[in-house]
Amino acid sequence: MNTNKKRSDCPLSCSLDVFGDKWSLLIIRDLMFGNKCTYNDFLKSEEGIATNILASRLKGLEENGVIEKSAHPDSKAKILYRLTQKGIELLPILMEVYIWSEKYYEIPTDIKATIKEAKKDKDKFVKQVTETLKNKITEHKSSS
Amino acid sequence: MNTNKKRSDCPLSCSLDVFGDKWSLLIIRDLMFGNKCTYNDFLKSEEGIATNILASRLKGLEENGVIEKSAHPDSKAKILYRLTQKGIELLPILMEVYIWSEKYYEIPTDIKATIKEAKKDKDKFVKQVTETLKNKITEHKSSS
DNA sequence: AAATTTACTTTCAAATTGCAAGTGCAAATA
DNA sequence: TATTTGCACTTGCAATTTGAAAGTAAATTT
Repeated sequence: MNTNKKRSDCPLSCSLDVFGDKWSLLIIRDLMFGNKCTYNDFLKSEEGIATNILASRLKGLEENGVIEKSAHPDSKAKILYRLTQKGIELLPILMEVYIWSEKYYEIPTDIKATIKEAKKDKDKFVKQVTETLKNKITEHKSSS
Repeated sequence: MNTNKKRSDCPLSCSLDVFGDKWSLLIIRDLMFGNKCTYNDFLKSEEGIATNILASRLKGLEENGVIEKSAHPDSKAKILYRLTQKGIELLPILMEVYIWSEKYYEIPTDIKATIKEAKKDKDKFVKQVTETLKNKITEHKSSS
């Protein structure tokens, strides 16, 4: 959110300055698992983010090097958002949140299977998903 | 924060409803690693949380079963806050945030060593710290 | 050429935050 | 024992942020 203001030198605090809000990690989720990559994709997510908030979060995440914009292959009117390497590396954090939540909240069945897989072998899961996400980057880089 | 309002059934979204803000995880951090356990302890943390915000976050975390209050052994005037099992289980999430931040931000030297230890063997680190935190609970339960 | 889509910006009310001061009980000090 | 200090808050209020809705401009479709 804030690019400049830093509350302390604590790395947790610095991290929360980047994604410590109700919305940023949901955008990351959409990029990681939701096959979403445009402004309207994010807008349509079931939590119903407001358009001004979405714009401000995308700006913040970009300023913090977690996501980046690029030309959409299909149309000049569209903008393709994607995770940077730094953004991809948030995956272990998201994974652990999912695993935590599984114990205490009801999990939609489609997500349940993924969590089970992650729990079975965390390293493997992270490697697999990371590969997929990295391929998305190079895939697009090579066609631009 | 909010006990009742739920934005969606997504477990990540539900989790962010519990600790998705700039302050909640800092309180968890203080309880986990900072040897802090009273209201004034949290107030004194270097990020400088406002007293009304602290009160509201403690209330939210308690309502969500992440922390709980108990009598302080030293004085009736003091209240001892501690992590529940659910709160202790946030450790892997915090650990991954620390590991992520290490790659992209400057880390104070005292924390650096802990992160290195965690990275070397995550499971071991989680087990060790979890043990310590659980002992704190039973330690106190048995003396009340 | 007109309507629609896309990625936003603007406006404004409502909610939240942050700062400062205050409250009430417990404990320490004079 | 009277008074001051410590602790865990609450209250009041201005400033910031959020959320809902409407608007804008360029690109695309009809």
